[in-house]
Amino acid sequence: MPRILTTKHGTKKGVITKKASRLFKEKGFSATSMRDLAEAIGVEAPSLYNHFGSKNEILQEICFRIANLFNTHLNEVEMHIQPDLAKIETIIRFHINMMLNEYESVYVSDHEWKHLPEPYLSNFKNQRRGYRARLAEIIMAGIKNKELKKVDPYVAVLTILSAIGGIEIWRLSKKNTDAKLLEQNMVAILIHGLKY
Amino acid sequence: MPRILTTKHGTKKGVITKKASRLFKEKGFSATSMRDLAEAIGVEAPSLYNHFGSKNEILQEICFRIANLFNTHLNEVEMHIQPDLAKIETIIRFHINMMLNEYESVYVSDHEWKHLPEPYLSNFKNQRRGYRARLAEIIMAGIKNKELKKVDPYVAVLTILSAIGGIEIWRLSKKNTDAKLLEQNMVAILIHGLKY
DNA sequence: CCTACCGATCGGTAGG
DNA sequence: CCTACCGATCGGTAGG
Repeated sequence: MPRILTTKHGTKKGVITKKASRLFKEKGFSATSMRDLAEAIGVEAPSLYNHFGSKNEILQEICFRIANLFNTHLNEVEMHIQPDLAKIETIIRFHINMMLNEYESVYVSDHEWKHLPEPYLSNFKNQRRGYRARLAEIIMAGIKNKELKKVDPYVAVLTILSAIGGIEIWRLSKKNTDAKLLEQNMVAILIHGLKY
Repeated sequence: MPRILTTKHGTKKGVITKKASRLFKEKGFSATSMRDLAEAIGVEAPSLYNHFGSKNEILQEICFRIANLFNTHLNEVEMHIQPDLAKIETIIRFHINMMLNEYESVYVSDHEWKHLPEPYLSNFKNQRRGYRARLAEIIMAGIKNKELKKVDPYVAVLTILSAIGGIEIWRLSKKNTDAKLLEQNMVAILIHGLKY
């Protein structure tokens, strides 16, 4: 049974990547040592090498797992026939929910990918560029339809992705801003900002 | 005798912080060694300690200089009597232009501040929280005036700041998206997204 | 899973 | 500004 996209947190690899996501997000990839990670899990550092060949390999698993989730979702959106504005809204809501449900991994994928070694770095950047180009295509189509106002599609993609990428999950409890309210408000601002 | 040392462009400290901003942005603070920085400047690593007491001190200079520029600008905006929507637009344009003109330093201030040592870390976080609270105040006032649509002010601040913070300056030349177009389009999306 | 350990590199200091 | 150098810590390996 193929399980490529999901990491089961029950497996040892899953435990490691989950702890690594938290540490990489909090301290950054470079400032997190394998000893830090081992201590957080409760083993000695060399034991980690029974599950991953290197520190970089852990980062790869995190970044490409998240990239695959986004790509898979976009495939589904493109398959389903619907107005372009509805596609954009679906994508925006998916991104927001990824931030809410997989915060640490998405954060690492967004901020620490530059530490990937070649050839994974180029692969990741290509996937990222491709993903954004596909979003820009949808926005261009929406502009032609007059569903969206005339803006540079690249600027629109950048605005959407970075606005959502800046969500700081830890503030939710502090400010009593609950998840649904955040989603509703951010969708409102972005969709109203874009629509004709 | 090195002629670069005292040019009109700035002091040696200025040369160091500028090179450090580029390296910290490209490789991250932790992955940049004092030897990397020294080599980029053309000196040996120990020479840097004639100008800064530690690697962290260089990060402090970058982060607090940027924080001061934003705080100073916000003071001016608050002083000047004008509609709340106009205040927000002025602030948005200032943030965009900071990204365009001081990209590397702003990027470092946005992404690498977590590596500041105490007590500077707490100081920085307090300034940041205070700055955002003041933006939220303006937005709340604008909502009361019916200049802005009713959204959670904190979500609005987050959306504005992270959208702008995600600007990737290097794409401008690649995509032939010039600076004025980017500014105009991003302001359009955000202001239309917010206004009543 | 562990202990023992390696070479490389780090931030920083001494001294001139 | 430099050379010489230090103790700490790093990612990773050997071997059981």
